[in-house]
Amino acid sequence: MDQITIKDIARLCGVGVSTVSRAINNHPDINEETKQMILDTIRKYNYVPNNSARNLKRSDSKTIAVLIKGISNPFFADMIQVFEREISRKKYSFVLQHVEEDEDEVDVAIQLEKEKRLKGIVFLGGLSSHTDEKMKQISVPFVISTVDAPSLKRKYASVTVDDEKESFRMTEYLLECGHKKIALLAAARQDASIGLMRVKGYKRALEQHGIPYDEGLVLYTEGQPTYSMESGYAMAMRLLQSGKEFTCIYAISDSVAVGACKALFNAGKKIPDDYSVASFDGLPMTEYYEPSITTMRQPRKEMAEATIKLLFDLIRKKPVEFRQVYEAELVVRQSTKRIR
Amino acid sequence: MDQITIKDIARLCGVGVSTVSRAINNHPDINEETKQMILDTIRKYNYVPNNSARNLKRSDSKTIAVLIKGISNPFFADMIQVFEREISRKKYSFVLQHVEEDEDEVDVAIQLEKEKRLKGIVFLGGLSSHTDEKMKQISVPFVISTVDAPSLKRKYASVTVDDEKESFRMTEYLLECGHKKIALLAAARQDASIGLMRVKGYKRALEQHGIPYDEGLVLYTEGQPTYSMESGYAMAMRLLQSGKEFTCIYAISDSVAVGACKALFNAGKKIPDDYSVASFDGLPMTEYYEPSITTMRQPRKEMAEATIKLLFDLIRKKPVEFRQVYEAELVVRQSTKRIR
DNA sequence: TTGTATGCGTTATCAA
DNA sequence: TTGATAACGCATACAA
Repeated sequence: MDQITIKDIARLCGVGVSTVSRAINNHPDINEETKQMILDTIRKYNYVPNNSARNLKRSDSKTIAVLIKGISNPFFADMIQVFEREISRKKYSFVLQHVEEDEDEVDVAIQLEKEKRLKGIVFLGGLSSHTDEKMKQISVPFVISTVDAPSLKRKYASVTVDDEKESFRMTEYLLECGHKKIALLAAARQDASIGLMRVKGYKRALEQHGIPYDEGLVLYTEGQPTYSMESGYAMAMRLLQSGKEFTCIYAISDSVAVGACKALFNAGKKIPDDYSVASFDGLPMTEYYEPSITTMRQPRKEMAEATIKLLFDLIRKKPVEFRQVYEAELVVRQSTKRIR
Repeated sequence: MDQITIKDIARLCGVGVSTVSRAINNHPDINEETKQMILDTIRKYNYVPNNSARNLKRSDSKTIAVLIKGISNPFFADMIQVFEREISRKKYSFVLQHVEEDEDEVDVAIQLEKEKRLKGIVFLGGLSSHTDEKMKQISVPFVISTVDAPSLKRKYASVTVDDEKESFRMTEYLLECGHKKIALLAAARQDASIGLMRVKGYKRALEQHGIPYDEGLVLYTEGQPTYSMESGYAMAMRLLQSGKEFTCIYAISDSVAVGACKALFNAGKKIPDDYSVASFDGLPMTEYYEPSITTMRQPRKEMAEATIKLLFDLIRKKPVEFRQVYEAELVVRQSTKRIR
């Protein structure tokens, strides 16, 4: 007998399947003794209920799915823990669903919603392009966390920082330090999501401070994965080799900054004496790097908590602030200094 | 109509459900025209088959699950990609299942196996304690990847490095550099898995080189998460404050080393001039840190490939080498130097 | 408090 | 090439 089912247990216990079901699901209307007896034989025979059958039968389920594109992105690391904690605190179960690079997260959401009878969905990462028509097929509440794509603006519930504004602030800080030639190490050229927003903030700050925008100082990822140390290293190398003058590097993300720092070091440069370096996101590694890196810290844990709170408010049909924008924190550290 | 089912599609098309099923599943015995017609209405009505029902009905399924404990561990980042690629290359589908910290991965495996009719399982991380009896309940082939717990030895299919041996090699290298007082920043004191193995290798190397083992030079994580930068920082601080003499720090993992480096820097020390620092695993960050960190690189991608190959050989009942041990590579970088 | 019977949405068998 | 129909394993309404 390969698969042991609820029927087998019922037979072994000499009871009906519904009684076994009651024992499994902690129903109140069951005799305590028979319940124990059933639970014992279940343990004895290592019976494990088939989840597909349960999901199929059940109409509700109290489970929340978190869909992540780029699951090994360190940015998500501590957020996942918060999701896990907050969701189980609400007595819901938590499904972490990895979305492959070439997969459409909305398709995954639609499928998973039916399969697991989800009560709510969190989207983390990805989701830069999508059609409204598809989004409409998701029939449970969902929250977009941490992704600030302009196309999503004001349409769906979300918890983000204002990437454009915070990037503006960072650039402004660097300008106030006296830097006039700030190289920007960006994401891919065709990026339409946070990568683009951060570039925009950079440009606007330059403009507002009367610094002409110099295309030669803006580098885009070519070949390497975006937001990687590898890519930061390569871009900084290209920058150095271009002969372009600059006094500061502003990297679009922390990993990129780390890669860029290493390129500078390998070229015999000092940070911040020869060049200042700043970045965006505020991952732990920026604190432990030497020199520690000035960065724009996103309040990841608070945002994760707010995401879950927003999602549950949506589920419970409470009035909500649909689009929540958090402030990032400019963390000034050793990698930047005033010049002139 | 909330949930649209295969019956609805059948009715809409004026055909039987089995014909719709045939269209969905690319069965050969169906008229091409009716198939197209069905597919069109499916698209039109955004019908998505319910996976729970499919899983319930199907007996086979060609899917492999990878169970990960500690999904945001950077060690797994590129391995996940390899799993994804290799599994889909074999025309199997890939399920990445996150296992929560306090969850038993074997329980998860047993459940998932039934739910999704798995063909095979990969265990990544965790799995340090378990009972044979439970493992026996897993009735499909599985491979333990990257975890080298002594209790698992020679029992189950696995792909690992020999943590004890490689830790021995690293320690021996440091000894050959002239270091006699090598501080070890370890995992938790009660660790019985790779943490313990690496400590053992360290001890054996000392012994073999006639260096007395000094308990005061071995620090264990207290409070912080193991294998974290935070923990490395705290341990190095404790070490410095203890007043113990040492010339070298050997950290049990790369993150710990990074944390330790920062503690040294904050104390005004130079690396490697004042202290050498070495670590284990060979993550990308060791290459980008300044100074770059000497480490014992595990061939993660090769191991991930080997894991999948082994799993499929098991599935296809080919003769296999049950326990595959890979060599780590000593990568000497800037953080260590010869002394005396 | 318990058991029987029905159906959840599919796939697969079989007969047409 | 098609369509009824019987499972898949479980939860639950209802009867007992």
